[in-house]
Amino acid sequence: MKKERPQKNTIVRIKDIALKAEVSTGTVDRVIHNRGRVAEDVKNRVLKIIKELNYEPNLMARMLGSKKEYHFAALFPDHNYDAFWTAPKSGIEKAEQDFKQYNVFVEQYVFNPQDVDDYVKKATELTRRKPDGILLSPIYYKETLPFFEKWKADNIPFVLFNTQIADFDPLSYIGQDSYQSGLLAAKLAHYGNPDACSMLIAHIDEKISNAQHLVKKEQGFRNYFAQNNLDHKYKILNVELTRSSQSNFIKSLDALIENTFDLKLIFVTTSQAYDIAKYLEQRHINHIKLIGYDLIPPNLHYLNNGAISFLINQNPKGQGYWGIYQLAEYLVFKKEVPIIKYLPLDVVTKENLNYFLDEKDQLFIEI
Amino acid sequence: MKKERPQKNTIVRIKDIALKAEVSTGTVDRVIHNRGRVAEDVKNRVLKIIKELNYEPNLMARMLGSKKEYHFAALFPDHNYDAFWTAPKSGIEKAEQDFKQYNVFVEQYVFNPQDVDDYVKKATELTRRKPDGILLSPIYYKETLPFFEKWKADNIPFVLFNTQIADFDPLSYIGQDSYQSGLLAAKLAHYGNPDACSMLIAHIDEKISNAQHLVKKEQGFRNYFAQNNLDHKYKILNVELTRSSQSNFIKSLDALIENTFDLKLIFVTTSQAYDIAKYLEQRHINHIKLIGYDLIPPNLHYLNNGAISFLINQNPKGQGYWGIYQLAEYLVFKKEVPIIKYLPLDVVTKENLNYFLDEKDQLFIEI
DNA sequence: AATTATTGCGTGTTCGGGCACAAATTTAAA
DNA sequence: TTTAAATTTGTGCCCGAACACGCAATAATT
Repeated sequence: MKKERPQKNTIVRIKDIALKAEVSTGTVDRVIHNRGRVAEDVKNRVLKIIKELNYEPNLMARMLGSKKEYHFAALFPDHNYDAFWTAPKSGIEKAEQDFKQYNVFVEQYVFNPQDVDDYVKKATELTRRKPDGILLSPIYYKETLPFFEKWKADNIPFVLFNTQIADFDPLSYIGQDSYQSGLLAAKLAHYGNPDACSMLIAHIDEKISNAQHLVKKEQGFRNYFAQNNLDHKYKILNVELTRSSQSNFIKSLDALIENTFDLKLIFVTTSQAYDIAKYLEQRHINHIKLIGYDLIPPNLHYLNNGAISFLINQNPKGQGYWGIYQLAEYLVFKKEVPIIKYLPLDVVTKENLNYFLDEKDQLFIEI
Repeated sequence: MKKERPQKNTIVRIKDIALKAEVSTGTVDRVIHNRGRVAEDVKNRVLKIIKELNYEPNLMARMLGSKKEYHFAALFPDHNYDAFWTAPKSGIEKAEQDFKQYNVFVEQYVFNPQDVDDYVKKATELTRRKPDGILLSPIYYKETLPFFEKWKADNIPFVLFNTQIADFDPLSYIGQDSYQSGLLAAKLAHYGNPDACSMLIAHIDEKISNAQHLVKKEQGFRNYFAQNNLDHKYKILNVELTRSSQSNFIKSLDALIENTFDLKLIFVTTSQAYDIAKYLEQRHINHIKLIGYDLIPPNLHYLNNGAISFLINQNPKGQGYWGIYQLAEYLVFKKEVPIIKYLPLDVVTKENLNYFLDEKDQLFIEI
């Protein structure tokens, strides 16, 4: 003989709903999951009571019995081509680890970032596997659109990170706020150079078509000076450099430095600040300060020896982690997730670098 | 008739262990929880197999049946006396929210930070309630020691945050790295003042005996210049100010500025940078830069109008969150937790401030 | 030798929800 | 009507671990 306490304190169970609605738990279950057929009036009655009692399913119990698996796909550049991607990759893996207990699996699709075809190939492959959710860094605009369409049609949610593509509303965008980071860089540049001088914005091409990023960074940088009525005091130049030919790279820099009066600072909008640092070192120039992006090993070297003053970092590991996190929140826990999520802009110097490195498993998550 | 698949894929259950060890699940359970009586040899056999099979308990299942509740106590200053504590408080509450599903409850004990007796009173009260774990910011050294002893005797783990007290090994320390933050401040100070000048380290007393903090910050600041062979170039002064008397405060500053040649920067080691900012504003002085701590509203005001150049921030919300997190990891999930956990030192300017504010529920957690 | 402890170990129930299947009821067709 | 089919609803087991209970075997006590 079983005795049913009708309301075990404050926690509402399916059984409580069933009791109150005078149906069986099976029926309540069917209502909750929209499965099976339930008479319209019964359905409404149950629905009403669920709302009344403020029922919240017990996740432990739910996960326990059910052997449902969630398969996510992550599409991003191979870190062997660009060390930056080591961090997102490890964030993704950390998230997979954290959600393993909820039967979440993440399949990684990495591509050569310099090869559009490879990108498309990997995206196609991924799509064929019909994952439950997708996290991607869509560095190719045009090529990505058809996939967005397909995924939307298949009702597969996707989260973008690092690179934003408007339209085709993704579940969420995790990312860089490039404009703001330009502003920040300018603030640092200005702070370190109280007196009038010239500054150079250097875009060092990696052949990746993420031009939007770079443009935004430049705008931010320039607008800082404009907004603070400093544009007559500082002369801001910009240049696009390519490293395809070493000698050209050096020659361009030689010319720039030769022809620019009182150049005091170079702001590198890509993660190649180390290239400039190396050049300055070779030329024994030490009166030009450097601000760059991303905590990749060659940059760290020059940050530590003082050639680079600051690196701006937007928690790349966190971006990977968060992407998976958002998918899990949405699909596993049926929660709403923010459409856009900017991670904090970190100012990294030699003095606080330690805290941002991936020693063991440092990671910032925003909740 | 039940059929037991001996190894359901990769997941190891108690049943699998029992099967392999040729005992019942009850015995395995007893071994795992050190409860009840198990023959020595059987125990070893089971233990060995547990290790071999790399058994990890299923948390869902564990939590489901068990109605065990975890009661944590959090002891920290009342945010009405010092706005700084708003952030840790909200981090603690966020963590409570996150762990609610695991039956974790957090009781807050807040005290007047200027009143030792209140501190002791709240600590006593807390102790009487025999919580399962304690998170505290032990701002009074001497008065805390007896409690440590008591808690150790009662086998109640405690986590320190924001203020460190060595000895009596706590479960974990979450914190500020004061020395390092001094170094960082110096780097910023130096970067913004390439030319020789004087700098002032100001300790503004809040009557709280966290002198250790301040000393470490000062050491960090001074050592930066020493390590970089700059101590002949920059003159570093220090002063202890008290705001108890408004007129004295102003007079002291007047005198300092009068008597210090070429003072270009003030580093405020407490969260009262706004006091200096206000003073400088009143005196119409704008050639002295300010670096301070903590994102409290009055500081933010002066950060935004440019009077304060940088605020250093060590994720106070994250500290609260992490404290509870660590207790939960240790007590609920039986994991090992790092003895010491420094949160990243953030350099906050007007330009990246947004990301560090608590809009809705921004929070960084390290995992 | 009979009784009681003590120790060692297995069984069975519980937690809340998912889900397969069975039962009951209604509707449609013959 | 009778019977079959379709729809609606109920029952019971499962998930994995915790834990109470109880049985058996051995040891200790009278």
